[in-house]
Amino acid sequence: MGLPIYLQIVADIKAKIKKGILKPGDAILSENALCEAYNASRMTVRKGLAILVNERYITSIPGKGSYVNEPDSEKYVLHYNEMSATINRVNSARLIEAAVIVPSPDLISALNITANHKVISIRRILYSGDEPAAFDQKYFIHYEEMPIMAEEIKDLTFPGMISKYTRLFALKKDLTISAQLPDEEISKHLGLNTVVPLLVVEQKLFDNDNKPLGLGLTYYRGDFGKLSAHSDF
Amino acid sequence: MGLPIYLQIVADIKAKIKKGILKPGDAILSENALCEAYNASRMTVRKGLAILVNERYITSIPGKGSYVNEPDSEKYVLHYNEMSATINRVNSARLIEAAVIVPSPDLISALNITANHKVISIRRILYSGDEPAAFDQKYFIHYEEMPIMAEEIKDLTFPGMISKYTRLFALKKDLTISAQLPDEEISKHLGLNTVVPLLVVEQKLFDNDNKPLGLGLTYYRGDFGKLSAHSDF
DNA sequence: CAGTGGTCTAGACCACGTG
DNA sequence: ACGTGGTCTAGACCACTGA
Repeated sequence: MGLPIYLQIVADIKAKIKKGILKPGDAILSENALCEAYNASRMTVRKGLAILVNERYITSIPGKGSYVNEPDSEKYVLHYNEMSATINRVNSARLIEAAVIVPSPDLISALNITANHKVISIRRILYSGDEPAAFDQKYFIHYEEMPIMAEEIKDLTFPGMISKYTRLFALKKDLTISAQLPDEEISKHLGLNTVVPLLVVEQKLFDNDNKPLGLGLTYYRGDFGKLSAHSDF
Repeated sequence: MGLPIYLQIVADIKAKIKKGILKPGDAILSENALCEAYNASRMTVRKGLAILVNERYITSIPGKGSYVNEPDSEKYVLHYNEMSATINRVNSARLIEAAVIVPSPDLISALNITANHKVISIRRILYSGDEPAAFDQKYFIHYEEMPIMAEEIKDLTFPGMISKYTRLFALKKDLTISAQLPDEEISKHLGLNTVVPLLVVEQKLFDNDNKPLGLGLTYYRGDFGKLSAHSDF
C-alpha cells in the first residue's frame, strides 16, 4: 500500500481496462467521483488521469468526461543505431571516402538545396569482427565553416556526425527500412560472391524547422542486419 | 500569449536546450526559483517539469535538482500493421490455410508450449490491388474454446486476431525485421520468377505475464514492403 | 541544517457540453 | 443551470542530499 494515491488510481483503471470491465468508448468515473471514491483531492486524481492520458489509455474531453481509447495496436518503439553491436553486431568501421562532392539531382531534391551547394559524402564499411557487415553512405550539406574531420567522424553514428555541427536535441529523424539486392559496387565493397539480400536503412535528418540536414543509407548484409522493435507499456 | 504558464515553462526550457544554453548534465533552475521566475505556484511549475521529464528532456533527482539529459538519439516510433494500405499498399487478403496443426519443435520452443498443445496456423496472401505483395503466416495456441472462424479472421491483423480471444490492452508485441531470399514455397505463392529480396517482419505477441500468445511471419516482396519510423517529439 | 524534489489538500475561476 | 474537464494558488508534510 506504499503506492501514492495517484498511482493507485492509474493501476486500478489500467486493470479494469485490461480485464475488460472498461471497454474502448466507455466513460470512466468523473474527476469529482474519483475524488470521492479515493478520498483524494482533485489535483491528485488529475495527476493520475494525466498519466493515463499520456499513455493513451484514455482521452479527456472538456465539458464531457474521460473515455477509454481504442488500443493503438500499431505503435512500436524501435532502437536504431547503425554502429550498435547489440543491434547489428557492428563493432568497427573503416572509412573509404570523405569528400566534398557536387550533388546529383536526386541529392539536390532530397536535401532541398540548390545546385551550387556542396555536399559532404562519407562512405564507410561497417564490420562485425573481421567480416564486412554493411556498406554505409552519408550525405550532408557542406557549409564553409565545416571541416570534414575524417578521423573524428569515422566511428560515429549519423546523428553523432551531425551533432558536431548542431545541437542534437533539435534533430528530427526519419527512418525507412526496405529489402534490396546489392548492385555491383556494394557487392564489391562487401565482398559478396553469391546473391545476398540487403536490409537497407535510409535515415533522413531534419532540423527543427524541417529543413533537411542529411541523408544516410546503410546496406546491411541480410544475414547480419536485424532490427527489432517492441510495443510500449 | 494564450499559452498556459506550465507550457510556457516547457517551451522556454526546451528552447534553451535546443539552443545549447542548457547542455546535457546542466542543472536547471530549482522549482522554487522557477516559481519566482514565472510568478507561479509550485504545482504549476511542477506540471511543466513533469512534461519535460516525460519527454526525456530532463531528469529530476529528489534532494538534488533537475538535470538536462543526454539526448536519446536511438529511439524511433514505428507504425506497423501488416494490412495497411499506407504502410505496405496492402488492401486485401486471401486465406490459403486455416488449420489446427501439430507444432514443430521450433514452434514449440517459440511459443513455450508442450508437444501435446495444438496450434492454429493461418496462411494468407496479402494483395496490393491484383498483385500478391506478401505471404503471411501466423501461429497461435489453440485452446478448446477457440473456434477458428476463418471468415472473420481473414482480413484482420495479428493483434486483431488475438484480440478475438483476449483483451488487446494486455498485449505485448515484439517485431523483428530482416531481409531474406524466398524459398520455393514462398516464390510459388507470390508468383516470383526472378530473384526478389523479401522484407521479413516477425511478430511475437505476449500476454501481460510475458507468456507467448502467437508468432507471425510476413514476407513482403522487397519492391512492396517499406517500413518507416520517426524520432518522437 | 537549509534546500531540493515528491505527494497532497481545499479551495478558486474558466470554457465547454448537455439537457 | 449544472456538471465536466483545464488551469492555478498557497499553503502543508515528507524523504532525501549536501555542506
